Amino acid sequence: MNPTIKDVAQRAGVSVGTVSRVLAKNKTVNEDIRTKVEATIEAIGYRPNILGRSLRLAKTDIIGLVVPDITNPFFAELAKHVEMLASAEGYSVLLANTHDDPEAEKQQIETLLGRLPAGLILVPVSNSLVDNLVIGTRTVTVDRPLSGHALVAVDNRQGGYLAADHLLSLGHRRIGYISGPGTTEVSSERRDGFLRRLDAFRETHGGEYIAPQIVEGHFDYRSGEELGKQLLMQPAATRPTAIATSSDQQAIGLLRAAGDMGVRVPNDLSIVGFDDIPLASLVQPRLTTIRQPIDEMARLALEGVLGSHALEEEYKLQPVLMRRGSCTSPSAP
Amino acid sequence: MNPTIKDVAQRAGVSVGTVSRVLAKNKTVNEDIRTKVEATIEAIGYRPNILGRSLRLAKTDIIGLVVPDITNPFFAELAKHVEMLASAEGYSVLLANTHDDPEAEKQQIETLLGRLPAGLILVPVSNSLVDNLVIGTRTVTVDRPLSGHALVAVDNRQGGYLAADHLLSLGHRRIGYISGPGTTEVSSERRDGFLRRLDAFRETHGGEYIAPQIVEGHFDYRSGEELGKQLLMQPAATRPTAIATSSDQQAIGLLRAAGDMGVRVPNDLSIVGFDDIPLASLVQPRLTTIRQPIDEMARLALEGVLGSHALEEEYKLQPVLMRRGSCTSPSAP
DNA sequence: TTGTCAACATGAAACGTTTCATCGTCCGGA
DNA sequence: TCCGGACGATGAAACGTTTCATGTTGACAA
Repeated sequence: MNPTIKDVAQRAGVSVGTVSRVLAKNKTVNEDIRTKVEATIEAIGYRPNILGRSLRLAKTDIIGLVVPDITNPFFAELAKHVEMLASAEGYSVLLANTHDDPEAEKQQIETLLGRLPAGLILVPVSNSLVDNLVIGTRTVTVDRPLSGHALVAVDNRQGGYLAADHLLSLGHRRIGYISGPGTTEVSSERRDGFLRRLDAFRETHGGEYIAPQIVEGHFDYRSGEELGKQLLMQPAATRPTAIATSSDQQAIGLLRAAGDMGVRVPNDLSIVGFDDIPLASLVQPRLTTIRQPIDEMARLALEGVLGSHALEEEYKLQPVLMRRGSCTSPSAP
Repeated sequence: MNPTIKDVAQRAGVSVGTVSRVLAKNKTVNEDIRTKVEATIEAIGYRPNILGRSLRLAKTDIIGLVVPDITNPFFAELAKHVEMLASAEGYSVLLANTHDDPEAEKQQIETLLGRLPAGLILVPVSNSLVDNLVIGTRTVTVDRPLSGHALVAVDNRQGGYLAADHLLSLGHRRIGYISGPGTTEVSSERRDGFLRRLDAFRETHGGEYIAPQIVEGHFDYRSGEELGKQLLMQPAATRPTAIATSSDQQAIGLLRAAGDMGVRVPNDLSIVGFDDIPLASLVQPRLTTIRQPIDEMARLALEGVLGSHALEEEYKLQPVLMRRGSCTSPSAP
């Protein structure tokens, strides 16, 4: 087996406690002894056993990351940033998928907590069963709130607001909105922000106002495609000239539906997405979308989990509108 | 702190060894005692401490998963399947990204091994510095080979072959190929298979044969877009009527380049991808591609890592051609 | 009654750390 | 010369398991 701290102590002619203090680096230890110990460590290639240390300290240097589905580009991006930052600090990331199933989430989190992680970064499912895990483990939720826990998220209302504002300012009046699942706070916030801007418009331009057409589904490609078809299969006179979505995946699905139905983007239809996943700037046309600063979110979440200061209630970040090719002014009727 | 096995023992009036045997489930232990112990476990809500157990057994129930970039849909898909299967067996997955940097890979794997994982699933980088880790940890590589380790991968040659065969049978003669980085075995195998089919065609139809135009770059979207532009900015007379790529990401980048340049797919240009990532069937038009059975690959890799039988040298899986909308016969000149 | 054996529980050691109370040594001051 | 302290090393305990050699019990045969 690998050499242990005992071997080092014996070989260097000191006690294990001393070796441990050398490793801890910061304490009072005689210079001669320190160098001798360091030399023997080098000589026999000693590597501390993390398990022993973790047992003693009753905590590990592992961070749990729980997401609905790592296949979702948004969460993949989050995972990448979390992992990069964590490994730079000497932490490792334990990954778990919940598939948006509260039961699975509970299960996953329970086994995760059994491993005594240094902290937990969690994207909770819609109606999570998990609310009592504050105790003992520093936890930060990302993107979606969970009562009693710190939340790192973009200001979704503001995001929806920006989308509506952009479409209105381009001159669109017949507007559609593809919402996420009504049960999630994220969805309703985005939609609320969107509608708030529209309401404000009605106040000032009552005459021109046309109530938006709203449909609702999941955040994924498929849902965007189906709901898109639903919105687009109207006669051109009533069909929206612009549709905003609550995720880029929906927007890309919508793009595909439009393509299938011969509706040209952006000439016949403007589209605004949400998230700014990498793919958004690669589809054809490039997607105008509301960007979430994921790198920043990952940084804040990790800082919250590892930092020593008390956790804030909420870290709200500002979304920003990315103008690309999928929006233009509506063509004259 | 949480109750320990000692608390259980004390409360149930037995020794810790007995409790341990009850937990191990399989051994000889008196029925009355077993039920009493189980009752007290239930009563005080005892959960075994994984750290203690791991230290004693000198191994954990963690599986290391090392990929170049979790943001790549192919690896995300792999991670999802690995994680699902692993957690069903009671294992957890530790995620690490290498960003295709040999140094980072070495670093990541070293810290991972320090955690004494039950096994390691590795997608090695191009010229990996890691070749001595067979010792001690069961390791399976996926997608790309690493000398001395078991490999789970699709038959890349066959994949390239299928792509070429499909394009030829549609009637294409002026064919382009976007290869992955020449340094990777995966790339060269796919290209070899592709060219082998073309050579076979030359044998039989010498007169019609036109040498393929081959360009080479990374596997990502951006590369596909750039190389695509390069191939397409020729006069229509010499420009390929069909292009095969070595990844779906390249193909999607190519799709975008074609769109930008007014080249219609599939009318003016047929495209074949490789991998069949979820997105492939959502772009416009849907991508004809060579499918890798990722779920199967994840299953085999995990089985190899956790199974007790000796590891095979190689597990080769068969790719399959997915016919979708991005290919058709070339239009008359 | 005694001896043997099976069945099963027990206690202690071991895994590799960290930490804390203790102890030795050395130096300066009285 | 002796004492008090400072400095720093030591040894042992503790973290929560598993396992193994040992011990205890009871039943049954002789």
